[in-house]
Amino acid sequence: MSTTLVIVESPSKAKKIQGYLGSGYTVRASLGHIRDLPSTKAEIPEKYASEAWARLGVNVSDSFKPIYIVPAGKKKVVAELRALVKTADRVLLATDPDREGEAIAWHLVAALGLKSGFERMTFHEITKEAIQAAAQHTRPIDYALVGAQESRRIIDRLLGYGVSPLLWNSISSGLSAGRVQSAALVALAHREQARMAHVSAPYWRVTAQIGDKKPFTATVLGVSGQRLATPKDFDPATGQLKTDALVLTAEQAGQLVTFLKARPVTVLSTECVPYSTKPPTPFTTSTLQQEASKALKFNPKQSMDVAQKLYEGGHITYMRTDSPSLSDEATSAARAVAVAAFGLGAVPSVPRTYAAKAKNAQEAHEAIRPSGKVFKAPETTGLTGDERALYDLIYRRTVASQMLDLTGMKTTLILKAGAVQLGVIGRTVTEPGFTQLYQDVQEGDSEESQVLPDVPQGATLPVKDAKAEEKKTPAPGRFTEASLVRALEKVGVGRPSTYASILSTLDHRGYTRVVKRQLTVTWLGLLVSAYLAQACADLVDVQFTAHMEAELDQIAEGALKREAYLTRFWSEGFARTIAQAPQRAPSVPVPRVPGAVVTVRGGEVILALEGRTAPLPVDLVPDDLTSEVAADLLAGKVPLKRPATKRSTTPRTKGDKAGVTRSSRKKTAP
DNA sequence: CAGTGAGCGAGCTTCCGCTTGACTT
Repeated sequence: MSTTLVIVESPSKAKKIQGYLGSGYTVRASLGHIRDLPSTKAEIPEKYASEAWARLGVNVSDSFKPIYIVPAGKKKVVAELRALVKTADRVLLATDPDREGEAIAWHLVAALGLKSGFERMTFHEITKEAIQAAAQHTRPIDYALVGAQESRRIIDRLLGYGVSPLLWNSISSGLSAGRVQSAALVALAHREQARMAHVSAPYWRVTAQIGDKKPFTATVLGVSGQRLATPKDFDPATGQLKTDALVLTAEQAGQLVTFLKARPVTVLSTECVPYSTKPPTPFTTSTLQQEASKALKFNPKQSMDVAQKLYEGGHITYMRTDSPSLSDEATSAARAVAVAAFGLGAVPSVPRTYAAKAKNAQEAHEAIRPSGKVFKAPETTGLTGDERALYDLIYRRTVASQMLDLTGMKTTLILKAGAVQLGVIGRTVTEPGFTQLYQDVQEGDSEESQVLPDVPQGATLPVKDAKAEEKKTPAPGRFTEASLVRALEKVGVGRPSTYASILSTLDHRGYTRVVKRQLTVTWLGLLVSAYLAQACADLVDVQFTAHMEAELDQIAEGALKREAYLTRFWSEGFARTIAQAPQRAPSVPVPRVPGAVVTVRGGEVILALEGRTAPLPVDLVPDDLTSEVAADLLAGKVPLKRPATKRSTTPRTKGDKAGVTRSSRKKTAP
């Protein structure tokens, strides 16, 4: 009897597909990539060890030929697959339908020594029909797409292994740089610098309670035709007013309050316009991480760990995806849940469809959603704790994505009291739509959702109360782990499978710390960022990845040759940049301490001011380095006792060894 | 004479992306 070996990436998927294909097929998983460039010196095959380029794993002097090895952890699975190939008549390479999956298929061919009798099988949905059809409609491997993946791999290797040593020589041993992590680090550094450079400006906000029966709050917009200043009117770098808006003094604000309390207001104009809000899209990895962060206070790593459990338990579809699209079966299932819960009118007559917005989205998988043709209600799953909470979020989000828009009326009232103009925006809901099931978690905005009375133009309303609050323009907020993921996704940096690990790399290198769920960059992070900005400006350009992706697309289409691209990128580009890079310690100014800089000496981060130096505690947040703290440090005193910042729980990665070098660096002189 | 410790030098670190379990804490 003839057998066909089908190789997919994920074991859970293998199990399911085995059930759909039945006897005659053996379905196994590769567990992701099975070959890679040598990662450490010990992995370099002996025959290349003496080559000048061996450390890179890529022959940069001969058409960028890579050295591929089977890493120790993958030897077992390769051996098992080899054994199965011997007894199979045919091999279907059913790895994911994206660039990486195509490459894995080709690596399988090479590692398993396949000469013929292999085909590429692809599918976007795991249903019996889709799988059986896919097994019938195979195709050859797309070698151009494999070339694009290989180019991506080589670029990341050359950049990472090319630039990291500059950091060892200039700052400290064991540090790292790369296309993705350095883009993330620079984004964090820019935000931290903006925070430190921010000069907040005081301004007054004056509000009045208006109306008898259903009082509402209106805000003073202007006086005698001159607009009152709001945060947007100030230059964040100087705190100076940059427009002709009016900034009240405390006295004027008080006078305004007295003035308002003494007379009624007239309705100058009313505007009532309908508005609507669409439901959120079904979850991708990135949006799941963001919402789980807001609603459940999970960090991205926790979200992925819990989602993995749900996936393995058959409760949800695959959790590493960049596509918000739902299969037909999922769309029907979601609509059925909505109709059962809220009636026939709960869903639009035409089902909603979703497509990825990101340019480099590969859409190899569906959105993250409850599995199956019929969604199990959360209370019938038997799940508890975090798994139940995350499943519930996924369930509601998926069903909500198929429900009606929220619709209502948005009312804008403009009022006046003498020369004082006030304004208020209110909203009423006519059709709650999807919000019956799912509401985005967001803070504040309560005034925006006030219900306003129906008042005609020219009407007079009493003022119940008025008050003035002194406000300060806020500094830009720090990223959370999840909001950094969103920012990276927006510029196409990183992939669903790597978002959580990018954060752990930054943490393990000592570039960031998570403090009260906020992602703060350390002084070491600022130093590395400053060094890269001057030595390797192209690497930290936010557009770098987008440009790379455009070239990779051309390679995949056959319009650009792999070698031509790599030569331009490396031999005529980065190789020169790296050779010319200055190898000396960077230093960054301390905005809160004039004349002071933070720099590195002997691999240790130090503060220097007027010839005196002191080592900086690793957990000191840059924002907290004030003149007082600096004086204490330089006097040899331990500054204010801060609660030990708990290191975020991060996955153990191959690169975990950096923690050792950091703790040795942390040691202070006796 | 054997054991200890300071000091020195050599060797290694490092990327991104695809998957799980096998490890510790």
